Amino acid sequence: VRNGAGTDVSSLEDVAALAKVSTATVSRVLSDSSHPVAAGTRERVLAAAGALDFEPNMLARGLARNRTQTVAVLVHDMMDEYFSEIARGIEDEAYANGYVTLICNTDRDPAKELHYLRKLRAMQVDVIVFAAGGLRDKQHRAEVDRQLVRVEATGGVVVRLAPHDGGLADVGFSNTVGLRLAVDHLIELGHRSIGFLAGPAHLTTSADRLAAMRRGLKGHGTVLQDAAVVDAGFSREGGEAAAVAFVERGCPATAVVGANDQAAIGFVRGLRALGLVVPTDVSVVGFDDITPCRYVEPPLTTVHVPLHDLGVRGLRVALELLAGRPRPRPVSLPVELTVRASTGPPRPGATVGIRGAG
Amino acid sequence: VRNGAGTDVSSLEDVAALAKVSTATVSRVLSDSSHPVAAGTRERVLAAAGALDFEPNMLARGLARNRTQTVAVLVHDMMDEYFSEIARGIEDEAYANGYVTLICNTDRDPAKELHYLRKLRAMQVDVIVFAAGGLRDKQHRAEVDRQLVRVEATGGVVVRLAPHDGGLADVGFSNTVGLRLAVDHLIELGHRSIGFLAGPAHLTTSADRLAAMRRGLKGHGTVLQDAAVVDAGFSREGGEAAAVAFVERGCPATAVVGANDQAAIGFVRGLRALGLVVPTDVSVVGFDDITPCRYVEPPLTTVHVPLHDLGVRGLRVALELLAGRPRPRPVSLPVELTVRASTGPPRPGATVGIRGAG
DNA sequence: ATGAAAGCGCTAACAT
DNA sequence: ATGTTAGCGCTTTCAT
Repeated sequence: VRNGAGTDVSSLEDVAALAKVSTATVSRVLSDSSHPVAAGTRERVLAAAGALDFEPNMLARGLARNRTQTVAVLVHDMMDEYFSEIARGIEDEAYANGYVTLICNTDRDPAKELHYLRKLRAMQVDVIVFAAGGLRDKQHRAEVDRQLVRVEATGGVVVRLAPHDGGLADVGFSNTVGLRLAVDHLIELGHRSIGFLAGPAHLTTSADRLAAMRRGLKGHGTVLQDAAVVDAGFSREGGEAAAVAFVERGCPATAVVGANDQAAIGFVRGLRALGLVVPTDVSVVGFDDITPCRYVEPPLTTVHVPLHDLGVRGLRVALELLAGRPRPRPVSLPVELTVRASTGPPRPGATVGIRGAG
Repeated sequence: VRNGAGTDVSSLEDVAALAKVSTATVSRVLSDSSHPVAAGTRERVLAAAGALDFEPNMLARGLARNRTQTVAVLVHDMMDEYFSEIARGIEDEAYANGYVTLICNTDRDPAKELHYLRKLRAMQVDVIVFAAGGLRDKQHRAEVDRQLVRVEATGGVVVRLAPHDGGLADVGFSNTVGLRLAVDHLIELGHRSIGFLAGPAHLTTSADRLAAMRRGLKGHGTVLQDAAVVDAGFSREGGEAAAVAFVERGCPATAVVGANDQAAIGFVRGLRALGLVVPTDVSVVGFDDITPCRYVEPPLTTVHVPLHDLGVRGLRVALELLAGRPRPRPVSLPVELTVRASTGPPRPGATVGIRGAG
């Protein structure tokens, strides 16, 4: 094939001509089909392909085979370390299997998510993995499902790394045990009033973790005080704002657990900016154990989640499904508490409860 | 088209049948070609497409049009905040233009880079953007070029966001002015012995920044002492190790500039672990201004590089090239010094120079 | 073991 | 303004 640039780009046909065989034969050796090919012929084909630096056109192959060797990851934001680590895990496993990885940032925007879902369907991607839990909007979910049905109808496969309305993650972890670990740790340190940094209301993960937090507290005969839960939106900025709110409310707890690390990190930062010291004045524990936890000051005590592994395992089940095996039952990867320096015993004689706002 | 799952997935032909027009007409309205179509016909086609929730098969379209609406980003590691921010910029602009983004982690491994280049060629991606500078291995570069020639021969476009052997970045920034800014700042604070945390030897960026550092110092009539440059490998771990080496050498400088932020952040952490205080004992400045700089302790003084914008602008030139316009001349985005808390005047009477190893 | 040829779903001449 | 049809490059029956 000669093209505009004046450079030759070879096709199956060129290889066939050079090797003096049919395109069928070339296809058979180059796509390692099970069809028999004489050793000598195979040699010649390989040699010809090598000589031409032939690379099969995946569009053509995809069209013919209905498979594209492509996986897509949907994340809220790839700059969030939670997602970049998961995505990296997926990419590692994809690479190991000859797949290529698409990354789609949805910014939790329903329209953006839908846009990508249509696009991915159009591209015939083999697998779509949802790194995050879903949005809680009922109608949106229905539309998402409609797209997914069509993706699966064309042989695509979808895998989830977080629970979605009712459905479990294919590969996930337990928010319940994670938050129980966090609460246990704080109780053991002597804390009796524990607050929570809530995530964005429209995410299933937020609801999930809030409920898990309540259960964790209930396990110790305590309940989560409304005044002690402050919105932090899963972000650093949200966490910082939460610190202000927390102090304005008179520090209604001696310890606080964040619905995720970003919120916790921002919260610690906000607290310090306000002159409080962590953990002396208030202990803080995060959730997820994203990389920055080790580098902030003080290093954050948090619930460790095997994020990279989540991605690897997630893609692995996708590949199983593509191979035609039945969907394995959901697995839950172990989480554990990583104690660092943001938690400690409450200050002796610390005033507990609301001391009045302002 | 009826398939295994028993679900209908519609094709152009189905839409044509439903709208009672030819596939050509459907194609014309759905791919907004310039070819005229009567308003009424267009309506019917649109209605039919809508009714079937039709989404064109991009493989088929790509095969026919020789364009895939796909861009690929090559990064060393998407978990490195430097790359995730650039990649996010690219994805934003790609999304805005209806393109989809592939992410390829090379881990600076020549084999991996080549693997992806072949794969991307096979997939007929429209654009390949190199987020990082190249590897310095001559033979590897030759092979890379061979692949790129073929990519371009098929209408693909390649854009670089960092200089490569001899070639300028299409969209880049000046390491020279960045490092001059860093040095000027330290000199102004009173430092006279300034060290450097060098990047991995096999990267062009490392050599580039080291040379820029030398120029910066020379501008003040100083030279970079060999004993004051320590390898930090562009990573946090490397930076931490560098701190140990630095102290073992007797702290041969009162201030150190990192070839990148990761190294600088690790270095600060290492110093602190060794009981030194930053900036009192030694000032540290980074390069790039990745997000974590704001969150470490002390917040890092660094050379700000508009990373997200680099990605956006980079993709923009790629799109121009795809549109057939000539390659614009290289642009250099402005960098500036962001002073935070990791730099200060040298301790009065600080011993300057090598005090003996160990 | 090898080859011929009919698609895969779309686009773009080339008619009409 | 609309339709016919020949590809795009590969895979895969079906022959031989």
